[in-house]
Amino acid sequence: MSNSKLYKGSLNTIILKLLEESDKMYGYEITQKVKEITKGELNITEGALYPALHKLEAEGLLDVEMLKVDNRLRKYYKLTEKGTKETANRLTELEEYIRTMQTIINPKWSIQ
Amino acid sequence: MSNSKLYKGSLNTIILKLLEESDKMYGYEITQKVKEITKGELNITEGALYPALHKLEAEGLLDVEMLKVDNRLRKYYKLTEKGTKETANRLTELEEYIRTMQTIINPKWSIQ
DNA sequence: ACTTATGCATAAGAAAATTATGTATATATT
DNA sequence: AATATATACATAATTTTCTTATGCATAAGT
Repeated sequence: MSNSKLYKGSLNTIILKLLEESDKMYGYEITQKVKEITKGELNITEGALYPALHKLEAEGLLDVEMLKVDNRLRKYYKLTEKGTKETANRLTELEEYIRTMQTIINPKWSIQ
Repeated sequence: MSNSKLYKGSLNTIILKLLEESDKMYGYEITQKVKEITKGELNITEGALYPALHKLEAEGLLDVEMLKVDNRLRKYYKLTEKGTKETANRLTELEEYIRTMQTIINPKWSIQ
């Protein structure tokens, strides 16, 4: 996750949201997906991604499944039931954050 | 700045934006203003605010003026010329960040 | 043969916050 | 009069979350 100091704290929410849509994904796939949908604006670094995935797994929000594809091991992650509920919470928080920041950026619009 | 892990990285931009509007403000005033306009949702902690102000001053983005009001010292900050230019950049970055996050949150809207 | 892409992982360091603590004056409450 | 709350600034210790660097391994392109 480079190119900006503003993304701090949102990586976990991004991961959860992508898994909510795609059912199951592996790490490298997540980096490519984010690069694609943000048209290269957001590049998640491995040093940020893998520890984040391990932490979400440790918290019981993700399940892991190893699959060998083309003689290479992929570590697929998917949301647990707890993870699905938590994803909804995190997305609500992110939406609130965005609304709050827009209030600050655009104070004229925020007055009623 | 508590209540959320998402605000990380945006404190400096918030400070700069408020100073752009209010000409000059002191630390405590900033915490109260943010609390007011976000209806209590965002509380900037002193441990985050004061080091941030000192850093912005060290970078030449803020000027300081001490004023005694009601027998209490206030440290007023205002944007330098450099600070005014940088504020515009930071706001643009924040808007881009918000757009990027909305693309991820709302993928349906992002397809063309 | 060499580079780039795919795939996972961790360690060192930096940045930016939280939490806790300290100092001091003013005002409100009991 | 004593106590709590609000105002006002500051810093130290710790935690969280990232960047940068490094390591390993296989596959595919040049």
